[in-house]
Amino acid sequence: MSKQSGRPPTLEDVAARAGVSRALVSIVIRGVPGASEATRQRVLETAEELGYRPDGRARLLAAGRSRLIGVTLALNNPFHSDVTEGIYAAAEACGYQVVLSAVTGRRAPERAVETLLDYRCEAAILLGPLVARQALQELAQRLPVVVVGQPSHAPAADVVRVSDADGVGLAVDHLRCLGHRLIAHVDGGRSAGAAQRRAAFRAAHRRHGLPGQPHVVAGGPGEEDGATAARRLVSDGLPTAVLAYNDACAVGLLDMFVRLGVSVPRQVSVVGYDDSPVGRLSYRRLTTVSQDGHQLASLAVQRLVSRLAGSAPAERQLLVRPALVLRGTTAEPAGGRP
Amino acid sequence: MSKQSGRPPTLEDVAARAGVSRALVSIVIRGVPGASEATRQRVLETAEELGYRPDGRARLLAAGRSRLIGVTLALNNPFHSDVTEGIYAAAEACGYQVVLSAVTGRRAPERAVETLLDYRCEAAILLGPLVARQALQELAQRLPVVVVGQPSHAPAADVVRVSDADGVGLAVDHLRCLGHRLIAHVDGGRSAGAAQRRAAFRAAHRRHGLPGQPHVVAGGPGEEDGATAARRLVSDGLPTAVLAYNDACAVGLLDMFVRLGVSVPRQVSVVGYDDSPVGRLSYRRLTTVSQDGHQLASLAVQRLVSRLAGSAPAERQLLVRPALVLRGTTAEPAGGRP
DNA sequence: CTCAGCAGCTAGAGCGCTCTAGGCCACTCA
DNA sequence: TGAGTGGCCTAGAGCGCTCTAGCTGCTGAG
Repeated sequence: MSKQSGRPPTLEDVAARAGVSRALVSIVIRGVPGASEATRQRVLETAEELGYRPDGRARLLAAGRSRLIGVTLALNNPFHSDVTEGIYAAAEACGYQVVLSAVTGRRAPERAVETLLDYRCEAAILLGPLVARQALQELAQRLPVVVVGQPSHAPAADVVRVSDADGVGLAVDHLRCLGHRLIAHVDGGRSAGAAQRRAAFRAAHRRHGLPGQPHVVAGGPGEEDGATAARRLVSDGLPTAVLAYNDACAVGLLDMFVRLGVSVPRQVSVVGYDDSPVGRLSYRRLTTVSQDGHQLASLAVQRLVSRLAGSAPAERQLLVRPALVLRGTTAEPAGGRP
Repeated sequence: MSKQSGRPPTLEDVAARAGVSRALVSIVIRGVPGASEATRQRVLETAEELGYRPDGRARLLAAGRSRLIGVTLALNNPFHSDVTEGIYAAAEACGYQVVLSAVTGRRAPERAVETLLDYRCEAAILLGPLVARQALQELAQRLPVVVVGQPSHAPAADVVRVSDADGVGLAVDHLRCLGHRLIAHVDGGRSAGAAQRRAAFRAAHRRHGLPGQPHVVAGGPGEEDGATAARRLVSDGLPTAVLAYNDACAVGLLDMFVRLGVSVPRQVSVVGYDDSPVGRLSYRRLTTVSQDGHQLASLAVQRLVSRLAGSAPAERQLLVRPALVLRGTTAEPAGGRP
């Protein structure tokens, strides 16, 4: 790759130097049939020599399609990172490029989506906080949209997510198996999927015929929320097990329990949700429900690609079965199995 | 914004409907002078009516420049998230767009940089793990590059970062003021900037005339590394204060100390570096050295813009003074001030 | 010998924009 | 009266690609 003095080399430059037409270079670069092996070699060598890289913009513009999949995500969210990594891999395997658009405190989801539209993405995957129902529906009517990891409120959008009923069910079954009967749920408040998990918890509670009303404690999506819930649980009387909305929340619970002198899992078992890195640390070893981000990503991309090809199923929702990852924060309740 | 049946509307469509030329619509949309107020209004209304959005790609292609700033970053890194948020704001204020390219376990920095090149970014900000020295130098010769938050090994690249000497100095001064004399540093191993902070710690140790050799413990950039170091410190004998490589590492120390029954700050004071959200949690209240991500971002963007304008200073390194954020993990040593 | 068939190549028309050069029409001023 | 001025607008040539249509020259069948 030799350094160019001026602007980057174009197809034209390569064509001139190799003594062929622009079109032929294009054919070679794209790797489509229509050139002899000899010419192909020669063109490729010339391109290499000039340090040629196709101009994405021009390419997309000319091709009339962008082969671009847009992704909105919250930075600094382990689950999103995981899914995004999977999207990169899956998209590239299908010949698509990925363009990221971050949602932050100062950058609303609407703004993030607009950026994707400006790039003329052919399809979008939404991970982060969602735009309003109406806007989402409009977006989904323009291009194929998959919402990952949370239910969507727009009928035109696809959804790929882990079944909360299954995930929560798995966790509660596990705790019941160990002998727990006093199980509390620290919920996610108004976070994505929190309502579903809450409902799933109530259903599991009923299904197992546990005593009393399902014990749902106000929580939230962050460590702080978990910590607050832990304080409340300790002062109001501990259950024997707690199922948290997500891993961050569970970690907050865990860390606060430690500080309050509550022993996990001896006095109380804790189960998280997400299988994120913070829970995997050696000194936490959080038992958790795993959502396979790579699998979700790959399914989302597949779904988009088939929508673009017009061959997608009518069913919009794709539910994936989660797995329970058993680690060190669950055990039989203190008094042994009743 | 009315829904289009087919492809998105173009300048041409707006022009036809408004009864003016394409060029004039372009003028209005770009907001440059050259149209009467009346026409401007009419065109704007028509554009709105059709739901017109300029095609970024075509725009950039035609303009001959992209007004694009590329950013490579590690997802799920609080410092990077913070800086990225700042970059969005600063870039948009200067009329630049931002394109993100993630570096992940499966996506090497080289790949991330290539993507930026394909987008024909005019300049790049590198946050994540860096490409090799040679590649970085080549990149920086092609376009203005700013490395944020860590020293770069390529003479052609700009660097914007917090002065490690100042940051570490601030932390050690604070501990000395409280009366600490046995201060250890849990380092970052081979992480970005770790060597600088290590050296700064040794220098501060010398400057304060502290007894013995500077006590540097092998650490790393994550919680796990901090936790491991904590175990070692406890078994080898505690200092009265520890300065960690970064907040994640400090949090690992903190959480392991709690689990080992070591009281912070009563038995040992802990200082972090980065001021990331995990340290701000109410039950940790980590004293830390703050790198103002937004400020770094804004300086980086400014530097790029002036490089592009050909008016940048010859000095490539821009050192920012950090601040010490006093919270709850530092106090006088157990025996009081000696 | 003719002619279809085909591999290998090229010309040229876009894709949706920007931007330069220039046209047209008051209006002003010598 | 006519040249000059300035505001508003348009034509048209790209930007770097892709892609269709068509043009070669070489086979091999009829």
